[in-house]
Amino acid sequence: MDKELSPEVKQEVERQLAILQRGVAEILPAADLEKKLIRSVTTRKPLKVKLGLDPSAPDIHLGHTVVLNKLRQFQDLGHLVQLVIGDFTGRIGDPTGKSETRRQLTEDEVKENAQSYADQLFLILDRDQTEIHFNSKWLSPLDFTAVVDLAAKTTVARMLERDDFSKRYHSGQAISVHEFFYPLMQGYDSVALESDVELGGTDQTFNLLMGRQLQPHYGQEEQVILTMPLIEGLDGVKKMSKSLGNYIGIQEPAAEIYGKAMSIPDELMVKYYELVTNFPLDQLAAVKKGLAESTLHPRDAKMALAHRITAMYQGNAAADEAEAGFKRVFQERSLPKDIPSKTIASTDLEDGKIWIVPLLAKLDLVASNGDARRMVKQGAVKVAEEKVTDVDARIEVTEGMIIQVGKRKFAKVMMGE
RNA sequence: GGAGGGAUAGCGAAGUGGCCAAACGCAGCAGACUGUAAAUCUGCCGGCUCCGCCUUCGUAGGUUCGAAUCCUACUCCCUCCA
Repeated sequence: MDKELSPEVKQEVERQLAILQRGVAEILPAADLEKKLIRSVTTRKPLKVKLGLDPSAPDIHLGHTVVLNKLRQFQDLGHLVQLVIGDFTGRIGDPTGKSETRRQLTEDEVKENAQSYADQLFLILDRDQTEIHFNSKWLSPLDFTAVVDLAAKTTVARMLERDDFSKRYHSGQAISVHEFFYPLMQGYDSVALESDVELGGTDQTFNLLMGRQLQPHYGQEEQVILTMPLIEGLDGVKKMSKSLGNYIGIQEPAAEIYGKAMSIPDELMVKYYELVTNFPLDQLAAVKKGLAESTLHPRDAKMALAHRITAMYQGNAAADEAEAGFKRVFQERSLPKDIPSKTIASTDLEDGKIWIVPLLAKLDLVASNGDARRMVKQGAVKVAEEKVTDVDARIEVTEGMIIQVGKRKFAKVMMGE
């Protein structure tokens, strides 16, 4: 660091750097971030920190929060966040999705999705330090001349550096020309907004760098790239994503968030602590040590993690309740507090009895009658705390009777007409 | 414009006339165990009125006692050459 700097500035920059470096995968290049921070601190001008969002999938899950938490840290340090809704990009189609022709979103849909995004994002971000932009604003007006001009700023060889492209190229798979435009468009967003920093997952590195490459051509200083690790989903292997169904949505019920968090593999706990919570780093070191030396029970560490995550999005009280429910069901093996009620029509009964197989189906506890048979055969079914293993069993149902399939599915029977 | 390859259950991938409701892997579900919905092990994993029957192997026809497997047309995808 420059020695002409006042100790105050120096100290402040160091403080900010320490916070911003937490959990990041890469800062490209690290020296530039420091340089920008020094300038920001001395001139008291916030950095403009950009994040691009896909307008078609407005359900935020923990995977997204890795990046969002980092943005929040920038805000806490006084910086400005620029969210870019990729409505233009979304209108053209999908870059890698081959067969799935993505339907064009209408203007209204884009607006609606953006609103839904905002509602969720501001659970994490500070509204007052956030700008929302739509990239169609500057991408739509570009004419072909401008596009060619933009395309001339990079080369095919450079494009083929992208892992995805080079793999497909060498294995003889198709790459459509327009796919080259996605990184360019994203890069141009940075030009349009004069971004100082752009965030993204490590899988976005190439696209992020494109902005850095383009900015000097438009007389701007290059943005700094900050990539965050991708977080594995519940299976512990693949990255968390909605389409893989291995995600924890931040708007899910507390019990779901808590339970799902409890189902992550042990090995992932520390990473989750680091990336999806604001757990203090020095305390995290203690947790790590405790786990390594077996002085801390992994289950307890995970429960604390699950509680923390739940509390972040559903509040402390809800987290307490979720935890209590979890203990009740899984540690004490007793019934949960809230069991969904389902109605059984009296016309389905014969002498007050009903065959177990359709009963389970009617209660939505199984996918099909075949599934019901399987569950019964496997000893997964309990009626009023009694295990039922006879597929032909006739059950005498009574109002308020509890039926259970497996460990997690319950229903309370209500009698209807 | 020409040549070739391919479309199989949620996904990936075998099968190329009967032993195919279709191997195997992943995902999913259940049981046991435990430290939790971790890990591990075991089982299940198209539908039904389930020792039997029905509908599935891109779509529509056809050959055959019998087809995911052979033929015809169509649709879609991919590669190579120009």
